[in-house]
Formats: sequence, structure tokens, C-alpha cells
Amino acid sequence: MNRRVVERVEAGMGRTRNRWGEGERLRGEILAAAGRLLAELGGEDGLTIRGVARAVGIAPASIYQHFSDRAELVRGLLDHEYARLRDSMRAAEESIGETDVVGRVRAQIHAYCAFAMENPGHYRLMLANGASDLAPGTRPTGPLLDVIDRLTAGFERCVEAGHELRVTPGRAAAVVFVGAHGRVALFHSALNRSGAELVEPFVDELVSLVFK
Amino acid sequence: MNRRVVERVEAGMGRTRNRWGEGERLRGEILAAAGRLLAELGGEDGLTIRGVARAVGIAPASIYQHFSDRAELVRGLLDHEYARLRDSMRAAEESIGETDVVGRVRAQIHAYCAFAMENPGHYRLMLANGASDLAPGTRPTGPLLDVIDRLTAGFERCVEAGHELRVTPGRAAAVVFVGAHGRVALFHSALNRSGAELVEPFVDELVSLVFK
DNA sequence: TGTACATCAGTGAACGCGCGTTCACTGATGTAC
DNA sequence: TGTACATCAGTGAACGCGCGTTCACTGATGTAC
Repeated sequence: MNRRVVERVEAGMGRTRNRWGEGERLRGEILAAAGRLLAELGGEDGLTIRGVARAVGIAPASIYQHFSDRAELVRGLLDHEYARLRDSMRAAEESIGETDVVGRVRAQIHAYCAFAMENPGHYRLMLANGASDLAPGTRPTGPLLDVIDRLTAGFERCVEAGHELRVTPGRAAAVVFVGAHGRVALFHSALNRSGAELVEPFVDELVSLVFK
Repeated sequence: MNRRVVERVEAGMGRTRNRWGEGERLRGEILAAAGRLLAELGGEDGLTIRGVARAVGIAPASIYQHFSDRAELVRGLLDHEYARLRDSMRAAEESIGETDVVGRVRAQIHAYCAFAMENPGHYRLMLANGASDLAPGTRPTGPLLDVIDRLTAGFERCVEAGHELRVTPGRAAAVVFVGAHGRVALFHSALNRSGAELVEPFVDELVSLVFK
């Protein structure tokens, strides 16, 4: 360690300039710090350029080399988190044997709830920005509708395997997804974040209600 | 109209000082303006002391005669809106004949959804601040749990009248309330606020699912 | 091999803004004598 | 009835703060000749 690094570490900055050609690494550090802040703060407000810069240990101006403004930083964060949610739901589904079709649906919705409960700030932001873009005449799209599509496919496989539904697979997916969202949102708004253990039984109850 | 009033109106202020002993009226005007702003802005952020003062047409400092700080202003707004929601649900229930017990439950939940959809900003604020205070060992309380209690009572009357449920009245109320909340929240997060006409059928579907 | 130059990663200081809050005040209206 | 004083409703100007964004810069590392 040379003198300069020692001074930086002593000043609590713990950060050395990236090497030539590695400037893009800071982009990742910024997103990571923004993610941590979003989790701590629980909402988009208070997620400031200056706050993120402080968390990374850089000057506010440095952020503008990677994001043209605050809005683009938030958008970058959203993309990253949607990818995480998708991966987590897929992994949960694949962890259950292929013959247990109902179990696979349940696993997906549990993964969805777990993500939402572990990341209240991210989840709020995703829901505020991720709902449907509804162009007239076309099918609505959007990251959250991908989730519903995954659930619909799961319920369709249940029907094929002989489990009778009281409604169509699409409606079943909507009921379960919307109900899960409602339950998680309620968990988030409980002042003391209590009742986490009640969320899984609730969605299981929902799932059982859509079957005959 | 004397000279002073004319000047005020010309300046777009449209407001004359309240008379002796009527200072409390300003409190109401402040709450009303704050309510309008909350509806326009759709969230607690941007609901500022200065903004409310502008909307009322007074100096920011004047607000401090009625609310000790911003937090108290927000609290005042919340109380007012919870009372409105309660009244609206009661009126909806009483508008349906006493023999149509299922219709009375439906009417209440429809009123809940209507309120939430007409007042996105208020609803968000209420949900963020109205959930359960859960003291250990005691029954949770809070304005939103009053809503669930009303629904539970409604479902109990359904059972008494011979309509069989697949779950207990309390669970039925929870499922319907949570589902309705989820659906409304999704409506709010749709960028274009589309699909309003889908909300009632959705909650009706939920209600039908909890019955045998 | 040296040396001039280009490129890179990142900074420090300043800008204007809107915010919550405080404080001494103003002018109208009531009350006591 | 007049007049001194108290009370009321509300204000104007200022405070310090954190914010997003801009701009000219610094110093290290690479490249061309």
C-alpha cells in the first residue's frame, strides 16, 4: 500500500480508482450501492444521486459518467431487479419434481412473495413502474405480466395433469397473483413488519380456493 | 368590496382573512387543499407545507397556527380520509335490502374499491400508515382492520342465512379484502390507469370463490 | 529508449432551487372602564 | 360615548439544508513516433 491508499482508507473511503479500461466497473458499484440504499430506505424517495455517491465513496459528479441523470439510474436499477425476480421464480419452479404440478405453481408464487418481502423498497419501486403498458387493441405487456404468464402456464399444466379448476387458468393466475401482491403489500405496510409467517399460508389458501 | 379585497382578487389570491373567532376555519381550508393536492400528486411526496400554503392562498407560516409541523398535517389528513371511507362503506351496505346478505357484503367491498380508485393518493397514504399496530399477545388493531371486521360480520350474516362458505367468515373477509387491495393497487400502478371496469368483476369472482 | 500527446477515471467547487421552520411584525376586531 | 388595551388572524423575510446538475480541472496510464 502506498501513501495515497493509506490516506484514503484512513479517511474511510476504502476505494481506489479503477484501472484504465475498467471504468465500467464503477457502474456496477453504483447500482449495487443504490440497491442497498433502496433496501434500507424502503422507497424511491431518499434515493438521491448524492446519497448513492456517498455510499459508493465517490463524488456526486462521477455518477454522471455512467447515468445521464437520476431517472436513468432508477431505470437501471429496475432492470436489474426484474431480472433477479425472474431468475428466482424459475429456480424455485425447477427445484420441485416435474410430476408435482401444483407444487411447482406454489413454489413460484412463494418465490415471488419471498422476493417481495425481502426487498420492500425494490418491490415498491417495481410495482410503481412495472405494470402494464396497455396499447389499445394489443395484449398488455410489462414485466409483471410476465409473472402472470408464468403462473398461467403452471395452472395449465395442472389442468392437463387432471387437477380441475373452478375458473380458467388465466383467471386462476390473476387471482393468485393479485392476492399475493395484496398480502405482501399489507405485510409491508404493517408498521412492525410482523406476520411474515402468515403470507405463505395465505397464498396456499388462495391456490386451494381456485381448485375444485 | 373595498380596495384591499379588489387588490387581493386581482392578484389571484381570492381570500379574505377570517373574522374574529373564526380562525379555526382556516384549518378546514388547509385540510381540503391538502386533500386536493394529494389527489393530484398521487403520493405523500410533493405534499409540502409550502405547496399547501400556495393552494390555500396563504403564507407558509400561517399553517403553523393549526398544525405544529408537516407530520401533524399529514396525520390530520389521514383521520379525515378514514372517516370518509368508513361512512362510504356503511352507506353502501345500507343501500341494499337486508335480506340480500351476499349483496350487502359485495356492496361494501365495491364501495371500498371505488374509494380507493377515486383517491389513489389518499389510498396510498392510508395504506402506508393504516395497517396493524401489533402489540404482542393482543389482537391487532388499526383503521384497516376495522374494514376487515365489517366484512367478517357481513360474511357471518351470510352463513346465518344459509349460504355455505368454504372457509371461516374471518378468512373469507381476509381473502376478499386482501385480493381487492391487490387488484386496486395494480390498477393504480398501471401507467394509464386503465382497466377500471375490471375491478368489480374481479372482486365478485373472489367473493364467489369463498362460497361453496 | 525517450518523449509528446491522447485518453481515461474521477473530482471540487459552484449554480440555483424548493424545502421546513422561526421570528418579530401588522392590522383588524373585540373588551374594560 | 370615547379610548386604551388585549386578542386575534395572518404575514414577510430570513435561516440553514440537501438536492440535481454543470464545468473546468487533475493526475494516472496508455499509445505513436
